Amino acid sequence: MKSTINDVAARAGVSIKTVSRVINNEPSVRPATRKKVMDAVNELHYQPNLAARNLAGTRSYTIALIYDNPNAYYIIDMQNGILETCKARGYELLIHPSNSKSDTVIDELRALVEHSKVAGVVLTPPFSETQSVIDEVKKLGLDYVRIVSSGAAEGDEDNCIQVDDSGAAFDITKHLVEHGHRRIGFLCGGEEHVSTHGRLDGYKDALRQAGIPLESELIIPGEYSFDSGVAGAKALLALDNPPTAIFASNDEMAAGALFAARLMNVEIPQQLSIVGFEDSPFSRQTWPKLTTAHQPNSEIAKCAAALVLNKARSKSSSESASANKDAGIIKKFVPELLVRDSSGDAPAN
Amino acid sequence: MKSTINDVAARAGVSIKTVSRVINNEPSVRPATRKKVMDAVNELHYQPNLAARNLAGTRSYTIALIYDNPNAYYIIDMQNGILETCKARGYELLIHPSNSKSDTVIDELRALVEHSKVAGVVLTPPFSETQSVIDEVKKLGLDYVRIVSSGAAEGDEDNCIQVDDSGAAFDITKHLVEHGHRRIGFLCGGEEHVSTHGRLDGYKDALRQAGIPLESELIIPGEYSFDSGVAGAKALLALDNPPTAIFASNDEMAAGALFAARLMNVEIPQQLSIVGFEDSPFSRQTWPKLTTAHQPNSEIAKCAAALVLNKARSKSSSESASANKDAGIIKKFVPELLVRDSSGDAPAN
DNA sequence: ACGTCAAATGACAACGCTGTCATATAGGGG
DNA sequence: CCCCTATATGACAGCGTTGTCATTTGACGT
Repeated sequence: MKSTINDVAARAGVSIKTVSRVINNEPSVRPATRKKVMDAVNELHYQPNLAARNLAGTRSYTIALIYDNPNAYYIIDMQNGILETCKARGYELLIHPSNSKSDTVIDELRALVEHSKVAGVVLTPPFSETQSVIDEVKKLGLDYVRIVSSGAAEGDEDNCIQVDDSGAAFDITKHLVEHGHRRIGFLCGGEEHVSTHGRLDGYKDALRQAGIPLESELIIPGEYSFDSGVAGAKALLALDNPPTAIFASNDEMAAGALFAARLMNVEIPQQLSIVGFEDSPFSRQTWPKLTTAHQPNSEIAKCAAALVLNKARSKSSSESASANKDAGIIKKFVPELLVRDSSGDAPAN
Repeated sequence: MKSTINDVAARAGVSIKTVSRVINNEPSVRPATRKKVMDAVNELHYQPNLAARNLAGTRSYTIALIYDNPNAYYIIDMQNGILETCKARGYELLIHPSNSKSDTVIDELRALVEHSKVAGVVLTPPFSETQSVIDEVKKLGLDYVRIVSSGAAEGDEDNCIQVDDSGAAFDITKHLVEHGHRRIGFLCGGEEHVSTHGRLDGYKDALRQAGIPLESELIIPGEYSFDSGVAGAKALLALDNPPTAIFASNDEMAAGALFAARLMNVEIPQQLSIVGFEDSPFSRQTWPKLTTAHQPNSEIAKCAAALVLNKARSKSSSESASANKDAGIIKKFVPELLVRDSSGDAPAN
C-alpha cells in the first residue's frame, strides 16, 4: 500500500541512495536519472516517511509554533498560514501553547529540542519580544523566526517578520484627520506590549505632521480589553471638550468604546468616529461595523514559516545553493486601513 | 545529551528490550526489575524518541484532530484539551483543518493514514456528523472519536463524546419559564447542524412540560450568525404580541439580538430577557453580559483524546489488559446554565 | 536435589531513511 | 586509445525503538 523508497528505487532501476538524492534536491544526479526517479515517485505516489527521515537524518522535518495569546482568531490564522507552508514543503507542525506568565517556556523549549528533533521555531508575541526566550532559543542553536512589532526587531532583522504598528496607526490617524477631526482620543493597549507603543507613536506622528498639538488628556492608558475600552471611552466622553474621534488600540477596545458611546447616547459615526485595529471578526459584528486596520495574519505566518524552513535547510551543506531562496518572503507588513461604518466626517460643530 | 534506551539499559543493567517492556507497561517484568529501570529512566530524564517509536512499532504515537469550524475559540479549546491528554501520555497531535464544503477530507484522511502513521483521529462537527466521513474513517480502520450533538450518536455511542444540546436547551428554557416568561422567542441555528435541532427540541420540551403552547410565530429560522440574530430579534420584536424573552441558539446570535433590542430601545433585561448558548468570550463582552449555557470544550476534548488513545492502545495485544481503562472519561456532557445579566423576571405586564 | 514449566529476560532483525565512503562511469587531454 | 579526474552512483552502516523468537531464571512439586 504505502510505497517506500525501496519501491521507488526498484521501479526506477537505481539505488535507494539515488532516490534519496533526488527527493532531497541534492546535486550530482544526471538529469536523465532524476527524471526516471521522479517518474517512479509520481507513479507510486511516493511520500517520504517523516518518522524515518527524522530518525535517520541530521535534519528534522518538524517546526514548532510557540504561542500564548488569548486571541484565538490570531492563533488560528497563524496556524493555518504555517500549515500551508509546511504542507507544501513536506514538514510537520508542532503546536505549542505555553504560558508567558510563568517561566516554563524555557524548559519546554529545551525539552522540545532534546525530545523530538525540531528544525526550527516560530515565535509569536509575547514570546517573540521576550529577551530571555530569544536568548534561550539562540543558545539551543535553534533556527527561529520572530513575529514582532517593528520596534522589537533591533539588530535581529534577519530573524524577524515585522508588523509595522506605527505605520498603520499613522494611516488610521491620518484617515481621521482627513475627515476633519482635530481632537482625537487614543485608547492605549497594555504597557507590556511593544505594539502598544508602536501604535501610540504612529498616532503621535500623524498628529504632528498635521500640525495638531498633542493633548495628554486625550491619551488614555488601557489594556487591550473590552472593559478597558468601555472605561476609556467613558472617560474621554466625559471631558469638558470631548474628542470627535476615538482611536482604540484594538478592535476589542473599539467595541467597548462603541458600547460606551451607545450608553451615553452618542451617535456613531455622526457625532463620534471610532476606529479599531486588527480587523478581528469582532469588528464586523459591532454595529456600526468598525473602521480598522487589517493585519494579514495568515500571510504573515506563511512568510514566517517559509523563512524558518529556509534557514533550517541552508544549514544542510549537501543542499544545492539556491541563490535568492528568500525571494517572495515579505519581512515587513503594514496593516492596511479598512474603512467601514464607524468613522466619518467630524461633526460640523 | 539526549539519553536513549541504550543508556537506560546500561544504567539499569538490563537489556534494552526490558526497558522497552517497562516503558510500555508490558507484563512479565519482575517488580524489582521494573523499579531498577524506572530509577534509571528518572535519573536520566529519559524520554522515548517518538520518531523511532513510530518507525519501529506497529503502534503510532500521533493522533489527528480534524476540524472545520469558523469558531476559533472552539478550536483552540479543543486543541488545548487534546494537547493536555497527549502530553500526559507521550503522544503527538497533528492538527488538520479542512474544508467541509469540498469533499477533500476523504482524500486527506487517506493521505494522513498512508503518509504518516496516525493512531487515531478526533472528529469535530461538522465532520463528526457527516456520514461519508465517518464511513471513510471506519473503512480506513482508524480508531476515532466523534464529538457530536447527542442526536448524532445513533448506534455508535462507543465512539462518541456527546454534547446534550437538548438537555441544556431545556434547562435554559426552564430558567426563563421560572422567571415568569410565557412567550419565549427562539432563534434557530443553521438547518444543517445537528445541534440546531437538539436545541430546538429542548426548548419545545421545556415549554410542553410547563404547559405552555408552542407558537410557531415565535420560532425564527436563522444560521448561527450575528446578522441572523439581529434580523430574528427584530422580527420577534415587531410582532403584535412580542415575546418577553428570546432564546438565541448561540452567543453570537444573542449578541445580535441584544443589538436589535438596543436599536428598538428595549431595555435588557427589564423589558426583555435574552439568553445565548456556548459561553463564548462574546457572551462576556456584550452588555449586559449574556446568560448562556457553558460548554466545557477543553474538558470535552480531553475526554475525546483519552478515549482515542485507549482505543488505539487496546489493540496492542501485548498490553496488560487494564480493566476499566475508560474510567474517568465522561462521554456525555450537558452544558450548564450560566445566569448572568441579560435575563431576569418577565415584565409585570 | 532434580526436573518441569511458566515467567522473565535477552539477542537480533527490522522499520524507512540519510550519511559516509567506496566504486563506477563519462569526458577531456595527451 | 589510454590515463586522469570530476562527476555520478551504489553498498552499507547506523538512527532509537519495537516485534519475534530463543534462552535463561526461578518457583514448585516430587
